[in-house]
Amino acid sequence: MDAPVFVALADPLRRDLLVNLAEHSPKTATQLAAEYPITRQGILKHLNVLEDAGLVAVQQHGREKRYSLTPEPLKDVDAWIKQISAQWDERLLRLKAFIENEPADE
Amino acid sequence: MDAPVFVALADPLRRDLLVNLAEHSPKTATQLAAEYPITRQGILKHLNVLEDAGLVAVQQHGREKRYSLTPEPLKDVDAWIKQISAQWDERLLRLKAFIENEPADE
DNA sequence: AGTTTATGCAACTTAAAGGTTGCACATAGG
DNA sequence: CCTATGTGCAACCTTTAAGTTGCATAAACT
Repeated sequence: MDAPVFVALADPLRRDLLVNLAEHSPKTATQLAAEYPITRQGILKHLNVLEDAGLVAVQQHGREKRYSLTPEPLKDVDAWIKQISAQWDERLLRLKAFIENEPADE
Repeated sequence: MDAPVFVALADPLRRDLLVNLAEHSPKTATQLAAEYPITRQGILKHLNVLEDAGLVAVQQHGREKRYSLTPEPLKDVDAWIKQISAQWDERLLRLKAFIENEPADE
């Protein structure tokens, strides 16, 4: 399972950046820095983490770099959640069946 | 949006613990430590993070503490993903509509 | 040409995360 | 009772993450 997307989502500022970009892509690091209480370099580090996870893509436009949301990797997270949920549900069913067949004694 | 569950999922060992518990709950920290290359105390720290996120529950049994999966908080993650995806999709639709009405010039 | 304004690189500080060790305490079992 | 085994607490080490500052470079604009 692809790790970097989970790491990317762990930080609240990065999640906020994703929501922001979902609504207002594309934006430059400088524009984003103006909206947040941290410096452009700080924003840039977060954007790099997001880019490594494939959650944003960059597009050069003259001298500026515009960042846009690319939400595909979120599917990996969704798939992981579905997998573990399914595993759990199946387990519960087996447990239930077991209990119903074997009238417990403790 | 509930932060601790995102943090909990960021670590690969913690994700592995969840999968493990999905299949083999409940287990004690000592049992788990035997299956992983780290110490019981290390496992315990991860279990505490998972517990803070509401992803595992503990049940005392004599002198031992048994950890079980409680996957409900994963719904929050799922909801967050769905929300941002919906936001993005709607945005794309608006953009598409805009382009189709306004034959571009750059 | 000269001045803005945006990005790029890199060093540095601080705080937190992951993991260890050591020991104290409690309970199960001969 | 005594011993083995499981848990609890806390200090400690090391690495990484988050954020900053400073300066260099490159492209727009007048």
